[in-house]
Amino acid sequence: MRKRSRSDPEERRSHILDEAIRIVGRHGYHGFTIQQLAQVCGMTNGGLLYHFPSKENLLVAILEERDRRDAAIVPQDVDLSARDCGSDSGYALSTVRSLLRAIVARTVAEPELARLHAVLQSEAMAPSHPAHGYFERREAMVLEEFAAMLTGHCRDPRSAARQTLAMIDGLVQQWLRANGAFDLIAQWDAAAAAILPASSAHD
Amino acid sequence: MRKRSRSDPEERRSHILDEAIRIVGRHGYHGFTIQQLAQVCGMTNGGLLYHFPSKENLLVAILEERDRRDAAIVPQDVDLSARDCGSDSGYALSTVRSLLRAIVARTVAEPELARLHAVLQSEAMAPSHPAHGYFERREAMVLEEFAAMLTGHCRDPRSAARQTLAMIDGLVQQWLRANGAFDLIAQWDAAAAAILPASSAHD
Amino acid sequence: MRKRSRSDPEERRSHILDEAIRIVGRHGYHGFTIQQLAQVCGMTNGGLLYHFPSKENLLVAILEERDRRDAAIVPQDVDLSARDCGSDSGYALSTVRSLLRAIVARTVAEPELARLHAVLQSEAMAPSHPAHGYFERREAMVLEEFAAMLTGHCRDPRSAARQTLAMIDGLVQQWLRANGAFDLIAQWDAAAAAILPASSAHD
Amino acid sequence: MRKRSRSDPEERRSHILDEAIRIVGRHGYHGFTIQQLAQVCGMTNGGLLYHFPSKENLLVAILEERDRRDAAIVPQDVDLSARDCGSDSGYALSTVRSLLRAIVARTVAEPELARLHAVLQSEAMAPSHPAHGYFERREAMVLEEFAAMLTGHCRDPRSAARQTLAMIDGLVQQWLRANGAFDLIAQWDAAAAAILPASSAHD
DNA sequence: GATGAATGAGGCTTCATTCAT
DNA sequence: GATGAATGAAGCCTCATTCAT
Repeated sequence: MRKRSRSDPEERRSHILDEAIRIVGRHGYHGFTIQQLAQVCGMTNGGLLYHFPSKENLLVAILEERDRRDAAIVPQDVDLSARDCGSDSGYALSTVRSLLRAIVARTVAEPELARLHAVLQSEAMAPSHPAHGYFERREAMVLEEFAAMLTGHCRDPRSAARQTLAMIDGLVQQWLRANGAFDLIAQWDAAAAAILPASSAHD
Repeated sequence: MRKRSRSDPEERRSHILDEAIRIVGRHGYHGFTIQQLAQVCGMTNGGLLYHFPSKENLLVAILEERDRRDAAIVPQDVDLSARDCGSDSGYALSTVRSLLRAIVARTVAEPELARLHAVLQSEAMAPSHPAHGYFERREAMVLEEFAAMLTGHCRDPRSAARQTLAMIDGLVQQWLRANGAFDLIAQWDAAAAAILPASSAHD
Repeated sequence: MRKRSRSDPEERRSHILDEAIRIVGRHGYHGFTIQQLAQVCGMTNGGLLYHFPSKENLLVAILEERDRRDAAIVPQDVDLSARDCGSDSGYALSTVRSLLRAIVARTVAEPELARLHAVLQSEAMAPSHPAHGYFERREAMVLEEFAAMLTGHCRDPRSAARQTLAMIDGLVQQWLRANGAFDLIAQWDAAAAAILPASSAHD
Repeated sequence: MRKRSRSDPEERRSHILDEAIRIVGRHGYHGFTIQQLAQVCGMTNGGLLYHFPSKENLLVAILEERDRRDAAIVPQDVDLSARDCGSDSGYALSTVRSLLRAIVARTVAEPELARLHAVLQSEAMAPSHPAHGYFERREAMVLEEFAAMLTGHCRDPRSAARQTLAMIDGLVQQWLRANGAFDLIAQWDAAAAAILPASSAHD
């Protein structure tokens, strides 16, 4: 007679990832230990390693999980309607605004995910870090996407993309450090008004 | 048998701190080892600990050294002339611009210091991190100073301070991650034009 | 590659404690090393620390084990019949004699336990020693018990208790130092005849 | 211009030994460190080792110093008059009593020396201890002397010597552990009355 | 699927000792 | 005589990982 309510194999794995995101998001890859995580999950050292054969392997799984959850939130209401209006090659400014706002809002909705991202991104600056490549690719991708979005709305989309990303990242990090003590979205809205091009006449 | 003397006593300590800043700036506090640092410095594990009794103690020394070098660069050309013109209680906008530009320029002049700051700041998000308090105090201080500088130039100086700091931090981090592959100062100038209030009439 | 199983889980722990008592009894807490003990037990450093998380923790376990074994030997044949005869509040002199004799005999039966006690008791004189409190409490307790036992048989039970304990400890230490080269029990019997009050008339 | 008031070389050495006796008497040979001692003496690690080339060497010096001071106290008033009265080969009982009393009194007069003796004697039980031989020889010597003293006054002087030494050691250790909280000499007098043969008729 | 026991490597730190100055 | 700097060895402990059960 089992009384484990969490005997579902897949759910177990998911539970571990949940806790892992929380802990790694707080202490980083080098700062957390398998034992610590196992304890929080109510299992033994080796029990955890059954699900994720190595620490590095676990990190990869965490990153994948992050992407999965990330993808689940943002695009739903924005991406699909992205190209429905406006110029030939780009997005309408209002769409861009919505998208960026959604990105920022996601931080507030899922602070653990945001913390994980912030902490690992800095830690992974060192080329020897197991997540270095991941964040390298990811940043390039995001910059490209942002630039694409902004194309047609400003003279130097590449540069605008950098500034946009910088502002988002910077604000998010402050917000995380402050434990959510200020209104991140309002702050972003104010910043967006300055950074993003004013609405064009026909918008 | 190693030559025992690299002579100058103070220089030795300084040399260790130099290397420490480089290494900790790359791998973080949890990611570097005393041995690694000692090796780079051409000494043994215990030899290094003669100068800095513990790893945590070394971190404190690193932070202090960072502040020392930091103070040596920025204010020289700006802070002294800070209050010579403009309104009674604040700084002239042009002075603010110079100061912020100097802060950004410092990153380019001393990338190792900037990297150290960026990496530790993220790692220290966890309250249990030995540098947590340091960065907590430091961010509060910087935000206050920025807000003070901007007082009189915009409606919500506190908010503007956040945005300014966010932009600087965000751009610097991108620049560090990109290994200096773009012109940080130019990028900042562009951002400053958008973020900072336009020059007043009498400026 | 070593065979992984010495099977019985509890027996393993007990085996470690056995060896620990032997080694600590010989070299003291400061004089023995975890490695030394681990080697004797046929395990690695860390393997041993799996069972006893720290050196100090191991010492506590040793002390507890000592008490357990101690309790198992003495009282069986004496304590139960303690109050069956003699005065209302105390023990009969003959019972006291038996008990003390049993205590001394225990040294001969379990020299390792006695050695452990003697060595640690002296080492623990320093208040900073991790076993200081233990021996402080223990000596107070024993003195009280002895005094209680002797109450009614001599003018100053407290003083007699001190002398009795001093004689036992002194003789035991000589015997341990001499590697059991003289007859401890005979020696004690001779001493007891001098120290303890002569049998009363009605005894 | 020297302002060292303790520049006398011999006095310096003596000062170190003083502190060494105190510290080793508290923590034992294994429990103290050269650094700790040097610090208390107001010198550096290496400075101390100039006077005593090694830790073991220092221990030997400590033991020698102990003997020197020991010899300086006891015999003055007793040993010289030892053989002036009584039987042909031995000492008068009253002389024995005085001598033993003087030995005990010495503990009260110089508790640090007594502590050193007690702590090292137990620690040195292990044959590998650097002071093992010293205490082995010393105990044999004392037992012989005691037995010689008691010859003619009791049936089994060897056994009486053991008991006498045991009682002294036992009481002294209790007294040290109790930080001198009871009257050691009074306690010994009481014990002596029981242990030592009653004064013979012609005494 | 998971545990309990263990390993081997490595980490921080301490310590006695050395040696140039 | 003594210091300051450094070494090399060792000490305790942690950690990722392995494996029999």
